[in-house]
Amino acid sequence: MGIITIKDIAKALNLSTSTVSRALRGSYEINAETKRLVMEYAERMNYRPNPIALSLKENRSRSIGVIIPEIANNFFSQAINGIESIAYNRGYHVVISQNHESYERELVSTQYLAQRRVDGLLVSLSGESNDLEHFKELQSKGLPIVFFDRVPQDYITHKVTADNFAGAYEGTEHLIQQGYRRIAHLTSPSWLSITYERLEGYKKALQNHGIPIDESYIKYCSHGGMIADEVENAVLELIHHPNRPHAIFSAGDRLTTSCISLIRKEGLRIPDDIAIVGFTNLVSAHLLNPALSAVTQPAYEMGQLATEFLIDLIERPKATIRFESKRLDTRLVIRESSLKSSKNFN
Amino acid sequence: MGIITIKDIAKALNLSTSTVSRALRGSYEINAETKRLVMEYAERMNYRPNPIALSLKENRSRSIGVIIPEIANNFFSQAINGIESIAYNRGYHVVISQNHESYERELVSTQYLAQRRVDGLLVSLSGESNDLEHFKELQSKGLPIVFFDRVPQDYITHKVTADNFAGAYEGTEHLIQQGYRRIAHLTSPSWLSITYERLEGYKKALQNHGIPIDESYIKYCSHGGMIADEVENAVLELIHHPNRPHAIFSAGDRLTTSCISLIRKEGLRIPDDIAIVGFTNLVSAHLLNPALSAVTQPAYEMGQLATEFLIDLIERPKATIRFESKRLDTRLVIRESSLKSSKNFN
DNA sequence: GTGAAAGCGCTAACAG
DNA sequence: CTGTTAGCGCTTTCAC
Repeated sequence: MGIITIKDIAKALNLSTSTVSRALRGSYEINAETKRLVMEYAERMNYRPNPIALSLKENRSRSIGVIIPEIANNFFSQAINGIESIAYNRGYHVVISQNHESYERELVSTQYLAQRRVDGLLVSLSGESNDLEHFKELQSKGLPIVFFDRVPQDYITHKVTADNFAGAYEGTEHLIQQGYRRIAHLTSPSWLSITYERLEGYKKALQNHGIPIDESYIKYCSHGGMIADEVENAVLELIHHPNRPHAIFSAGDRLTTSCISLIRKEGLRIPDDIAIVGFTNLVSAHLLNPALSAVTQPAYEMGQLATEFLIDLIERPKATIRFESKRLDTRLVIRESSLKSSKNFN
Repeated sequence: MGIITIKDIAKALNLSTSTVSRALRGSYEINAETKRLVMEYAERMNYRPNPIALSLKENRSRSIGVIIPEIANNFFSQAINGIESIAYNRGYHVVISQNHESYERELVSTQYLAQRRVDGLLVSLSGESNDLEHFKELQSKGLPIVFFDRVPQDYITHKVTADNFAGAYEGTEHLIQQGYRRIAHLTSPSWLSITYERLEGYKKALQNHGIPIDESYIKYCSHGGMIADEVENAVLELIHHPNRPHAIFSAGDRLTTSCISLIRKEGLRIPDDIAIVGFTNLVSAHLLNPALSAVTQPAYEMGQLATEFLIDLIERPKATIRFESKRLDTRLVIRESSLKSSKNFN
């Protein structure tokens, strides 16, 4: 016996499909005995409602779509676990889609999920996304969207981010306090929110400590580290800078690992020649050589919060909502890669 | 104007839905002019067929389900990219589900995906799965399933794995050639295929080099590293073993990182006190302290191959198939963590 | 060459 | 309390 439907139950019990349907959902208007009969039979035959039929009928799917740049990134995989923890508790399934930092793929994923009638979207923008029309249009048609991590500037909805400014400030200030003054910043595409906020934190820390800002110390990687050459060029430019920086504050898992890798390939030592603090959630940070100082984001909690926002939006669509932009605190973990070296270079 | 349906097109063009349907799929029996009209209008209105309606009608979804232990694992995230690369090219979407090494969650995910009418399943077993009835039942109902990485023993279908035996043999032999003789093995739950195959490779290498096998050097972590205590106990038992091993051959990303972490916490040096080779795809292996020697699997290719098998199964279901078990070669990358130390301990 | 009708599995408005 | 009917979007006989 294959997959069983309401019809099969109805036939077997000599009832109409509607009676069975009502019985299964425990409708008050069904005779207790009939109910029992239906329930028992359904149980015995291991009946499961067809979610596709339900989706078609109700125009929703009890699932939420997640569109992120890359799964193979500690921040995002942690965030996904946070997302799932809330979603499953509240009866939603999670469908994950990667954009691989491409606008095109973000667009395709978005359309696909929308057609699949996900009840809401959780988005962290690709490195290429400046046009947000596809999201705006869906939202205007009633699809709730919550952004997290990489959020758009002028877009009215809930947003969940880490406190990128404060995190970058703290990371940079730590380097300053260690005695470094020539501090570079290796970062993601300039138009991303995380880039801007971290940059501001970095600049502010320098300013507050009377260190002039040198634009040639700031390197953007417009593909967020997806293209090896790009990072390589950026890092090499820093290394061969006439006034080589003594420390680099780098953003993102991939940027940070590539950066470390290149510095070592060039035969320089960390932190003696160049110190590093990464804005990253790398799980293996403490195992790196040297152990990596890192500003980490509460990825799991960010995923959870974003999901709570989203499901609230889904479940009370009519409520007058005051959209929120939540910032969660980052945490600076100091390890060897940023400790003051004995060398005196200032 | 919201989401547009065939009905809307029919109304606008004064045609019947069936004509529109046929026109859209280019049926030969439709007047060229009508076709053009329909196509143009559909294009202009940005019509997209409702995949849910199609799924209901055709009892399939043009998507494949992937059930893996953990996304936050370099091997699996690389495999997913391989899977997606093939799937998208052949017109399938990919739905990812994690089992978090739990049989229960594997079961739930499987049911869910089956109900969602995925056209096939790509599975790497959870660390708890010894009962495979849920897969067998679905397969007997016609749902193609392909296993990869962690595959069941006696189960007739395509399977894709790395050559775990050869990889483990090579890794262990490398340690032996470096002069290590007391070599321990830290591994996953004993009933998993990967565990067995790697264990055999490890043993065979020892045997071939005349080293007796000491069962107390073999530690299974039945939760595959998901439970910190378990790994900790295993590693501590090795470290405090009356004849402390001089090298550990460890399996899996998480096991390996935990192992390194604990050895260092105990104040031992790698490789001087204990050398390490990991059977792992850790992307940051070369950045660890010390750089980690690793047996790596061709994760991307494994994902691709498994997907090709699966889609072939989906698309020619009637064909008499000779099920294959493909083994792909691993690669040993030697780095500092396994280099012969100057100390002489044998 | 085109339309009417049925059906995929389910729910709900409407009748009894 | 239960059955009939219609409809979600689409494809596909079966008629004309």
